[in-house]
Amino acid sequence: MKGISIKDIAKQAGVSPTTVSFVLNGKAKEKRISDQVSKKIQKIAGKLKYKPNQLARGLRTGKTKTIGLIVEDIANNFFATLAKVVEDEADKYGYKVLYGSTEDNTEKAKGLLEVLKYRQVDGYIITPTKNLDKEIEQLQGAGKPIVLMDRYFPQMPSHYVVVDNYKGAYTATEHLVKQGYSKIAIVTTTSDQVQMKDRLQGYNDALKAAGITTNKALVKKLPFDLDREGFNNEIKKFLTATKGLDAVFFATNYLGIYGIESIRSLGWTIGADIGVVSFDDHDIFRLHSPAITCVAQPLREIGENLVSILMKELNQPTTTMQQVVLPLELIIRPSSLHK
Amino acid sequence: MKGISIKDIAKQAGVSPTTVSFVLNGKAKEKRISDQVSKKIQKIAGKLKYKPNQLARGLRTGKTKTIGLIVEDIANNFFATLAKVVEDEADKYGYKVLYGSTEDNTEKAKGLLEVLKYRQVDGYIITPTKNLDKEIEQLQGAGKPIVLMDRYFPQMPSHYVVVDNYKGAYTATEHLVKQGYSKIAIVTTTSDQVQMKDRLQGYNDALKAAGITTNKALVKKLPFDLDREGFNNEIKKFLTATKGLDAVFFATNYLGIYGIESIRSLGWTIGADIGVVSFDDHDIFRLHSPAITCVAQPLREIGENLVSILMKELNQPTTTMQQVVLPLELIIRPSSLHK
DNA sequence: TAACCGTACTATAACGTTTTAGCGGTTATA
DNA sequence: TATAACCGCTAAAACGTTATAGTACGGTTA
Repeated sequence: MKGISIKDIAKQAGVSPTTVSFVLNGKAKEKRISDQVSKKIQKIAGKLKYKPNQLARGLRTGKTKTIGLIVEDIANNFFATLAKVVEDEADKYGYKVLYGSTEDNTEKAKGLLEVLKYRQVDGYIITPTKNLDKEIEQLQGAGKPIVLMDRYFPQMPSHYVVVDNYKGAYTATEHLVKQGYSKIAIVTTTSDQVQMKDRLQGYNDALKAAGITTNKALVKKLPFDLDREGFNNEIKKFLTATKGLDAVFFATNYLGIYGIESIRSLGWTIGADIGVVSFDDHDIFRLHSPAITCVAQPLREIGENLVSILMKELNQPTTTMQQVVLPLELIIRPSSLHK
Repeated sequence: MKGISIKDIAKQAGVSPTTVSFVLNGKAKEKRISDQVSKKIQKIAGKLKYKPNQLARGLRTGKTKTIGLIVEDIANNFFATLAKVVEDEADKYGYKVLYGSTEDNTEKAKGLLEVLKYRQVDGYIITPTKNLDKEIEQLQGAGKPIVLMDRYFPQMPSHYVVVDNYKGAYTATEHLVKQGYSKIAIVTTTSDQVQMKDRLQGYNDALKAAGITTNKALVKKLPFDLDREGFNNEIKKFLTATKGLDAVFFATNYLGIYGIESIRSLGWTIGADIGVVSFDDHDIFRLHSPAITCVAQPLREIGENLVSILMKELNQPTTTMQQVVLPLELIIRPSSLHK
């Protein structure tokens, strides 16, 4: 049940394995293999449906044509869609993807890096967790191309593709203000990672620019590791505890989803009783009644950038870090229009 | 920048690579390596953080500790969630996952099988496309364990994990009947794969059992490759063309999602004007107002079964095919209650 | 005619591991 | 006293590639 190897072809063609390797790697000209022999080898390889054993090739060349994709949660719509784009794009270059979810847990992330490392992946696309900078730096030091996504470490040089979180949050908040909402809360995560900081900053600055004084009581930070019940309870508690609240900005898509659920179970009317905007788009937001206003990430563009940067680095490593910040799109829907 | 190899350890310990290999593979006793040497090797390996090169190991043993996961669309909630479960479960056995999406396109699926094959994955979890049986049989013949999911080929023996589509559809339809709906349509796919046939059969049989005559005009089959516009247009056309329609059963989650969108754009009230049940659960169904009744698949259970069957076959191949049919759960929500 | 050159290949080593066969020495068995 | 068995370990081959160095041979140059 073994596959066809280069030796089988060599035997049938009456040449050495070396010659076969040269021909099949397109080095026939360079290595002065005659057209005759070259053609013959091609033909036999075709007939036998020869496919090089990637393990052997990887062992010899050190290149596995595999990239490691580390996301927060592959079951999450945002990351799943991204995984699809990455799969598609990588395929164009002949690369395959090994994936893993961190659950935003640094230990899990370290474990994933470790596994991918000794599986010799050529490069990484990583949604980093909190304290992963040391490990990432080490990997970079070892010459492995890494492109970060969704977030990055401001103090550490790296390639990354992110969105303009600050501007997105600013635009979303500004939109609420323009619609006449004035006591606007934000529900975000306890994470102190850059993308969440930027979103909070955008929210704050938009309020200030509108002459609205910011208020710590309107900022709710929730930990990552609650279950559905936990999120709903916390959000309900927060929303009801805050007098005069008339709008809320959810800083991630899952918070938005829990938020909607919470608001509805309170019996409030989205739009009229409380304006709602969420970060990230989602089928749910589009189909909900009323549909939910959001700042959407350009998923395909993110994926394309990630892979293209990685491929560039794989082929000719540079010293300059490629850092892409993509714009977000405010998609206005009824959830923020009925003040 | 090379990693630590068995040779490095051997050198430091003053023994041969063979001895190191024996010790590190837990064969110290069996190969009569002294405790002294054994301990020393362990210690050095630990200190150097030795991790075996999986490529080399794979080349030698023929086992890559990698499984190939072929789904219809990794961006789809159902498959993404499943991918997560598979990742989790496989990890417990030390396996990693290479994934790929077929888009339900047989040619893409064949390509994926090909790639995974020459990447020497040890086993496969596959959501098969229409004419993939030949390729799958061939792979089985080559001794590669394969577990099918979501659907299977009735005429071809194989391991599989599916849900009881017939009963699920039957229960859903029966539920609508009991709620007083009587002119019940089904929107399904043109696919003639077994899972869709079973669902249609369940729908038909439930109607017959209730003494309702079935009617071809109430069955709408849509192709897979429409875009969002296309689905919405087709569904709207169908729903409006059918006089007296009072309920509809959507046979997949994406059809359910498009269905909701279509019904709403027609201005109809879900529940009162038209009862709705969908196959598969989804956050959208839970959060929609009114929330949508559905038959939910036990995702974790499916994933666990898939991986555990695969692992069993990987360790000791049997000749008996393991075929698991899991029950579906009817989750009753307001969309089917207001006749 | 010896030195050199170009052509068309090939032998060999190496990547890091696992596995098989075996080695030199001591001890037990017939 | 010959030999079989055991002990603790190692040499070498193999997995399928690719890269380096080299070879044999005919032709050209000086």
